Amino acid sequence: MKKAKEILKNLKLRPTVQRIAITEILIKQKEVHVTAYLLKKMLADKNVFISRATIYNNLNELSSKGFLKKVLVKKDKMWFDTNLSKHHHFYDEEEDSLVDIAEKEIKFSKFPKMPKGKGIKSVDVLINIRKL
Amino acid sequence: MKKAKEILKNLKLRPTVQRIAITEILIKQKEVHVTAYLLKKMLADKNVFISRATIYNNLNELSSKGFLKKVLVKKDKMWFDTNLSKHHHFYDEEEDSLVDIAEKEIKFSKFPKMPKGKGIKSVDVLINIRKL
DNA sequence: TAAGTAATTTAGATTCATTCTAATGATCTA
DNA sequence: TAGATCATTAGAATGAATCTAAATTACTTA
Repeated sequence: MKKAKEILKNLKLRPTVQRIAITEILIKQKEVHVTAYLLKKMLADKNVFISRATIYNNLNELSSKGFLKKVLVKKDKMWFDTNLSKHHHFYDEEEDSLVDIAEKEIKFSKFPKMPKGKGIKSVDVLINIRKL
Repeated sequence: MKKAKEILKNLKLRPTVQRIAITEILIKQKEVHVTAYLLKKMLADKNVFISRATIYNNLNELSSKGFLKKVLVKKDKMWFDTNLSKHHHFYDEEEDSLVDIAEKEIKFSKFPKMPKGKGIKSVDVLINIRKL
């Protein structure tokens, strides 16, 4: 497992105290799905207090540098996902929780023609689930 | 084509002036994608001025009664779609425009196992597109 | 190691879509 | 037509996300 500092160096981001703390939380587990609020809370639980703006700045920066992926499942808030490989999601609205689906778990046998002059940027499959 | 009043009657919604105006705009074309803001503007262009709250109330009401479908493609605003059949979407961020994809245009040859105790509520495929 | 400069963090203000409030007005039922 | 219920409204409130501008920190180079 890469160390936070090393990751930041590779991303050409200065390893500030705040960035290291954020990155450490994100690499602790294999798959992490956080919202800005959740991340702030996780940090606060470890007695690390980082301002809202910094949380957002860094989540956005880490996303644009390709270390996180933005996942939109509900209008209310943006999720950030540490799983960088192409993949899809289950979203459980009752539990407000997100679960990854590996890309190879979904295959298309039929796929629509693109509108004229347009190409694919990305394909997101969202499977909304609920208690049986 | 059904008349607005008739539709509202079927949905058990009182045919107020505002609801009729909104419904009429929505049934004029086969496929309509609107945001609250867009709808308000379309009405204003016809010299029909309806308050923001009423626009939202009705879009939400028509959605919960199954006459519209909410489509979330970007965090900034909710879209409402008059295409009620199950279907998917192309979203062109550069043009901020939405295009329907008939359900039969997409078929899965592999589909993931549900998490334990969960069932499918809906499946949304969003194909983000861009200029070639 | 010090100094300058460029990036980062921050609290608080701001924005924007959406919802809420509670007062007024319209529609319905008997 | 009366009373009850439902709808509409302006404006306030909410909440996620961004912006601002001042203070701090990290980097570079001498």
